[in-house]
Amino acid sequence: MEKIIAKLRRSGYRITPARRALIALLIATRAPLSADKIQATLKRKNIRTHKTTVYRELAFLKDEGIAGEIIFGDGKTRYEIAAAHHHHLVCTGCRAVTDIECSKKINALFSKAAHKVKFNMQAHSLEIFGVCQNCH
Amino acid sequence: MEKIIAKLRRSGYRITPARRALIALLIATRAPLSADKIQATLKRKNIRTHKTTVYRELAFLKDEGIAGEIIFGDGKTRYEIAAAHHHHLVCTGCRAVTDIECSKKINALFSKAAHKVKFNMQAHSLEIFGVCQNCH
DNA sequence: TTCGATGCAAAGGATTTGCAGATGC
DNA sequence: GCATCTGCAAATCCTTTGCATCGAA
Repeated sequence: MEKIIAKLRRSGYRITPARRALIALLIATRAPLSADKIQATLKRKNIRTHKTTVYRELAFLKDEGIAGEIIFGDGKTRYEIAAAHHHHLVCTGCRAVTDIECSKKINALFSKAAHKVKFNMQAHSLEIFGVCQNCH
Repeated sequence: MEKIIAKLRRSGYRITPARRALIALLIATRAPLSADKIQATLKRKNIRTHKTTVYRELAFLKDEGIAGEIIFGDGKTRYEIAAAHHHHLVCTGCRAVTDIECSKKINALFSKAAHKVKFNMQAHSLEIFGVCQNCH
């Protein structure tokens, strides 16, 4: 957390209450969050920010490589703290999202498959849909 | 093509010029298409349909299991003929999309990874982003 | 004739933009 | 003090809905 703050400061950006709270929230939460949910959560913590600010902040954090964008296809973009690359298990029952690591093995497999057709892989995104333990 | 038409007819649906053209287009095109692009392409073939019709038709074809939805995260939903499950190579340069097969190996790997955390995989979606041969 | 398909207008929901005012540092 | 942030309102973009009409079988 403080590391991120310091990095932003060094780059000449300002640390406003909203920015600090949003970063803290992303760090504290393990699951991807939508702009809507972020605003609601912050409000509950008595940090009132305009939704526009949330959107701008998320775009900013994404540009800075601090947050990553995740898309499930339900019409909302979600964000989470950029960390070790991982994949998502999305429960079609309760919509809960769990992370699973991206193994070197998987990574290599993708890269190889892409290379077969002369495609240079830079990134990938994998979502697995199914039923979680609770909903089973 | 005729097989699909016959199936729809059997289910009591009607085969209108728009429907026939849209299905033909999906079959002819290998890449996922957005509603916008579909309408534009049909117009070029002198088949004028309202965008609402395109959206409704795509939802219909999806429900019937004839078309599948693909989401890249650029704000538009794309559709393609439902066929053997495969993955997409998305070029960050020219935005071209190429399909690659989903191997049994990959499928098994995902399923196993999910099972490790007691998650029952039903489906998955994988997009690989990078640079295609032309843009390299 | 009948029920599915279509067009049009208007609504909806997420996200973006322009701009003036507020505020970190 | 000055560039960055913020809030607000309005605009955009994709997609959906309501409703009257049309047309395939």
